[in-house]
Amino acid sequence: MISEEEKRRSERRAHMFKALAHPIRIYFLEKLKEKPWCVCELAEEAGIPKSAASKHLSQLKDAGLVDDNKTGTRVEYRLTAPCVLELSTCAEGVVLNNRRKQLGL
Amino acid sequence: MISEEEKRRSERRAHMFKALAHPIRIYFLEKLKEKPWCVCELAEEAGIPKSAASKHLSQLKDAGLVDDNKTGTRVEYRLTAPCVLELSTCAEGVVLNNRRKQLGL
DNA sequence: TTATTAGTTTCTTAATATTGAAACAAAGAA
DNA sequence: TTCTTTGTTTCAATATTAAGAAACTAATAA
Repeated sequence: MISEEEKRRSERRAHMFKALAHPIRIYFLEKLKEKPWCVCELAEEAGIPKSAASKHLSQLKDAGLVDDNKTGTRVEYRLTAPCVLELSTCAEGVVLNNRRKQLGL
Repeated sequence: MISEEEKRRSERRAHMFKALAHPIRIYFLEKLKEKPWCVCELAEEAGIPKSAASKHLSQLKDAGLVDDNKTGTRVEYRLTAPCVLELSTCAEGVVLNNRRKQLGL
């Protein structure tokens, strides 16, 4: 039977992955690999209202994947977790393998 | 502006992370690191009905993270993506760093 | 002061995911 | 065949997420 400690551990990790479970948020992280961007630039690039962009970014921040830096009215977001790059690469590998398999090896 | 190709790429990756975005599924993957387990064993361990366990496992399979092997009435699931171990380790690192920061440095 | 620009938060609606129970299918065992 | 075990699927109810619009805050420019 699962222990309370294991339960909490799984919840913590799932919470981080939840932050990665949206195409817009993945796209933002990819952009942030290049350099820091502000909310309005990311919103513009993704073609979504800035309110939505702000909410996605705050989810990423809450998960510890990005951090923000305010200068005047402008808020710049930057990548904090270096392993996110590996995560994404691993993800692509899994996805490709899976497609290959589903298309009948 | 985001291209159609980038859009599809983000969607593919997000789909994989969505499979990781649930505590039960994280727990299942952790268990499967040890050795293959069948649906009823995992359901029992997690304390959930087998119908729910089956659905979670099929999501993991759909994402290419696990594979199944039927012998008689028993269906054994096993881990397919080796990098999942790294994913999980990275996740824990991010989570810990984040907690430390949120608790005031 | 009065705009303007950049972000965040709130509100309501719409879309997705998760749940347990029950129905169903398939493989053995009695 | 009939019972039992193991899994999957369907269904209806709930819960969670995401969406855009609008209100609001804060900093700066005119």
